[in-house]
Amino acid sequence: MAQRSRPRLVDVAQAAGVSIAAASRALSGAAGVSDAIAGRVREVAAELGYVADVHARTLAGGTSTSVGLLVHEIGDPYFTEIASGVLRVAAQRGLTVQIGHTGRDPDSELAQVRALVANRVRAIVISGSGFVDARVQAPVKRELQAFQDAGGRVAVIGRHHLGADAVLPDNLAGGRSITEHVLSLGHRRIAFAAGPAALTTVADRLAGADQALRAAGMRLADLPVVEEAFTRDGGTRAALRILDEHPRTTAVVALNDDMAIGVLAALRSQGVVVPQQMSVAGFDDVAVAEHLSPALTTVRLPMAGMGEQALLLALKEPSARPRRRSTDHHLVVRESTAPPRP
Amino acid sequence: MAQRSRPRLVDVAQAAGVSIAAASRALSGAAGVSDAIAGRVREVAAELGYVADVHARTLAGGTSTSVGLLVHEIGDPYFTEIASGVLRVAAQRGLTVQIGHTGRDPDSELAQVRALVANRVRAIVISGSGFVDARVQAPVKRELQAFQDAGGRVAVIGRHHLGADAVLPDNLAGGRSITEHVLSLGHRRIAFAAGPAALTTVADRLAGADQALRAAGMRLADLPVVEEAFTRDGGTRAALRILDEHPRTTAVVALNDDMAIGVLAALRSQGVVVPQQMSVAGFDDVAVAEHLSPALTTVRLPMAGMGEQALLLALKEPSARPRRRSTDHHLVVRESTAPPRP
DNA sequence: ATGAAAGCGCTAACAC
DNA sequence: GTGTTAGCGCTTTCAT
Repeated sequence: MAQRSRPRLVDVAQAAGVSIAAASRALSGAAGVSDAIAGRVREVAAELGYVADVHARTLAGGTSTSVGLLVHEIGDPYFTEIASGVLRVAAQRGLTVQIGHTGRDPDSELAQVRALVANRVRAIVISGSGFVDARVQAPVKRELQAFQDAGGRVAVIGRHHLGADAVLPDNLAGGRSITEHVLSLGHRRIAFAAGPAALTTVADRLAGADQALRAAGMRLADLPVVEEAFTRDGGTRAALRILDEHPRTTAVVALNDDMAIGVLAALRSQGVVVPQQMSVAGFDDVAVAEHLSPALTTVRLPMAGMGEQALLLALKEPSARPRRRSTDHHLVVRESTAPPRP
Repeated sequence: MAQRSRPRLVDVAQAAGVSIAAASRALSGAAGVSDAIAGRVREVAAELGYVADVHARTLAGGTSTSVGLLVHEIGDPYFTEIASGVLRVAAQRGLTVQIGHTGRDPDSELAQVRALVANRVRAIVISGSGFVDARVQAPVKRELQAFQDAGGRVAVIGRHHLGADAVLPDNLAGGRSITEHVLSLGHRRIAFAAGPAALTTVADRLAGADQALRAAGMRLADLPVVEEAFTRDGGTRAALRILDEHPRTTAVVALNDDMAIGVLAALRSQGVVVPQQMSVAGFDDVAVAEHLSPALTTVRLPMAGMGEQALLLALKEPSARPRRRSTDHHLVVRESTAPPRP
């Protein structure tokens, strides 16, 4: 096992019979080298299998070629699609992406941000809901501010108040749309399967729901909002509780598709037929929503596009004031919602 | 915009009134510092918001704190779950992970490997099928060999012949199991919705199918194997072709769940009722498989576990000969398969 | 236990 | 156009 180290720039320069400066310029495509030398250097480099050390290059003052992406959990299809968008843009630009889980835990998020900062990434994209309580994310905010002061760039998806460019999913209007839809079908005994109220995403979607309800002369406060984890299992537990505590419910609005999938599973296990005995709606329109049983009525958000937008924003020159890009949303009516039985 | 750069080790050392050597030792937890000094340094560092520069650290000879993960497409649930496992282990070990898309394209794969090598990652995990034709991946193999010779570690998931530690999903036996299941239901006019035959995963799963068929006195060569992209859309196209070219088919075995989802969608659009008029089986048991309409009969592979295993292998001391870890598989019978109608 | 100093491999001034 | 050289911020001998 040779443990022979990789060729360095000196090796290439020597083999090509030029100085390391010339070699460096030739390889980074900078001006100030004759085509003849540039060509030879590149040839020799390819022959030797030379690959420049990113650490040395970055340390020496070259700009960083990597960006960071933080998601709550890559297994959640919502984040998967966002990540896909980010990776696409990064690949186009020849950027490397470092990805980290935050698990919706502020401490873990802080640790991940620190790691990215230590890696001197060019930009950080943070996706996923923040917390309603601003104090919880104060340490992260401070860290991000320092990062930006030192020339780093930050873009967030779906959270506010972080002093950075933001892509804002249409949670409020989406919450209104899906609730209007359920109301228009004739439902009045509606229950919400919600994630933790501390998440801004949950708060925003519920606020939208409240708007729709008020327009119909009702109030969210009078309806059951069952709080569980913002996951498939959380949806299952929420549905079970709704069945148990509010048996006359005719429609469940889940605050994301993942929970809706859990709701569907719970209802099936309890022999409740959707949509005949219970309507179910989701939020996000993840890729599988249309393939579920029954196909899920939901609100479509352009997740992959949000990921692309966010990285694009972060790669742009910073503006004096944080930029905001709001997305649109589309109500997608499929088979899981229907009028209540008389 | 201050552009004020981040505090460096010198700043910490100065503020604590010690040499940078002492500060370095204190922060990296190395031996040779009095507890008093170590404590003070850490305190000051925290106060200043000091975070060591990974590039400088790595360049100076510290070991790299990041690992690379290559997937075909993070949006594919198969890879999503693998990635999830990798991220979990990485987080536990305090490692950063760089992720890249290869898009099942050898050139792009080579570029991604180079990027990871340039980043001096400690280990590279490559997931996803390789190509049956060894020549196609020769350049990547060479690059990986050089990386390993220089002390880097590599682990692959689901491919062979790369001279590295490997986690091998039970594709052959799984292909046999799912085919045996369909045969045992009484199906004889079976069609396969396959990905490109050039992928080893496809080849292995088909080989398993052939074994099962031969045991039943049949041969794969006599059955339709429709080749399309190894994706949801590919599944849709495959199903349409099967309906068109082999209308008497009673069961479709898709070679991964993503294709099976596409098959299900195509059949629904054509008014073919599953499983009454057509049985459908998948492979992988991705998270949503059980929530599909109808719930999918498939072969479960421990994807997240495979991701964990792979990174764990890559983080271990290298062995003289490449290690191999084979996974198990479980036939999961749900609602999408049933006996053919008489 | 502590500090001084020599690099790690590269880029970017700066000379020529 | 080409080469020389001074760092980038850190870890690690090697003295003390």
